[in-house]
Amino acid sequence: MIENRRQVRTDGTGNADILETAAQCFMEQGFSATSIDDVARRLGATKGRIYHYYSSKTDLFFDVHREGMERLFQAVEPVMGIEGTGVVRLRAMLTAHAMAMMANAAFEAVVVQGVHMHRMAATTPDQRRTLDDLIAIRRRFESLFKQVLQEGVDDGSIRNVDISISAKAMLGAINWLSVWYRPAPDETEADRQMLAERIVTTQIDGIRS
Amino acid sequence: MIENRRQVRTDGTGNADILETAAQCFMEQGFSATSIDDVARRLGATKGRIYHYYSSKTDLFFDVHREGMERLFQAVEPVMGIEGTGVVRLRAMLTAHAMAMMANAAFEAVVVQGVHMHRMAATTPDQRRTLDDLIAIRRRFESLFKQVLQEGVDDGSIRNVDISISAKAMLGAINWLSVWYRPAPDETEADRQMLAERIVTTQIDGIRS
DNA sequence: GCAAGTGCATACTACCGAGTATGTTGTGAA
DNA sequence: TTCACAACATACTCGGTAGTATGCACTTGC
Repeated sequence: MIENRRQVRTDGTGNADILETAAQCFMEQGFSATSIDDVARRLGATKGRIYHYYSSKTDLFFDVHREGMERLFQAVEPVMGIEGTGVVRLRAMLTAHAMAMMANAAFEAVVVQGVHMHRMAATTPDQRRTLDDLIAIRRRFESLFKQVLQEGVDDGSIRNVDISISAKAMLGAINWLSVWYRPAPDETEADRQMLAERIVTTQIDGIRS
Repeated sequence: MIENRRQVRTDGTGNADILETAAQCFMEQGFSATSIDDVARRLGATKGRIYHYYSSKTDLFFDVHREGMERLFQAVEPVMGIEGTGVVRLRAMLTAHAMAMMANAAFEAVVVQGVHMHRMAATTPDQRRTLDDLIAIRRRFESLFKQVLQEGVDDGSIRNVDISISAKAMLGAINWLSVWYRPAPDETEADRQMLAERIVTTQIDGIRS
């Protein structure tokens, strides 16, 4: 039964709406301040609909978290393989990451919250496993940047910095977008691109040889 | 009556313990997941003690927030007036900020949460006013950095960057410490200094002329 | 056309947590 | 010594919320 609910995750009927709405609520009010009824009301539905797909509020949150991570990977991984030195590829990855943070503000805000929850007391063993999975995914994401950073150091395009600290600082500067970034009413893709490139340029110039 | 409770804020009897413990709880579990009973239990006391000093959970949170901001100001403002070019002073300020983030991890984690709450629905008009105050204080803190950034651009020690975006990115890289930094068991002041300087150096090198 | 399941809504329960009302004990001033 | 008040503890209330049990229309394979 629970396994069925898990599998429903990626089919695109009412589920995508639930995920999107839940992401909005979690972004605005946080996990524990958001009630299932809040999400349902915003959907124009009732709890029944949500509990039909998700067996608990925590599971719903985790699924939003997972979707947020998937979107980050889909944004960053493709540009990871482009031609160029380490610094060129890293710049492209960071820019893609920043763009994804803005394009999926709600989901990525949940991802940021999820990082905070790493120490959370996940009630059921099943949830604990899911949480550990998410932590591992997050680590893998960070290691993408560390890897290219290292390659940049090796090919001489990046200074000999502390990989781990530099990665955390750069990703921090970008992730911090989820704290202060709010889409302007008449904002275009080009505006976001400009913003992303300015942030990334500062970070890149801090480590380039 | 309420005014009395406000005034008690800075006397140092049991109040400081409440503030410290509350900061710990808010850091670990977040605002809404933390119950007053949680804080009381951790104090080895009961709700009565807390409600004797604070009229609501929100007020307690705001007071922790304010204390966190005060500590940041006390760390950064003194070094703002040192001798040197803009880039030299900015480096000192950022380093002091990073050190304060680590030294007061619990309080600063609450400050970060407070930023998220800017859109919160503060119930009473009194709380709304307090929240607006905190927002203003936060703006003033950010403007300290913007000011020195501008002076650095003017005296030629800093490149001609977008002041607002650069400030947010640099502060973001440092504030992100509250997400991933956890004090190591045998950590010394020197260790933290080393970490702070590495993060700050990357940021400074990104904007220096 | 019917049985079995899907996709919800409705109607509950049980509990937790914020805030309150009311003790109780110490303590300093007069 | 006593009175007033501070500094809590104890014992409640009551609204909100996660989760459940059940009902009900609608579809789909057979």
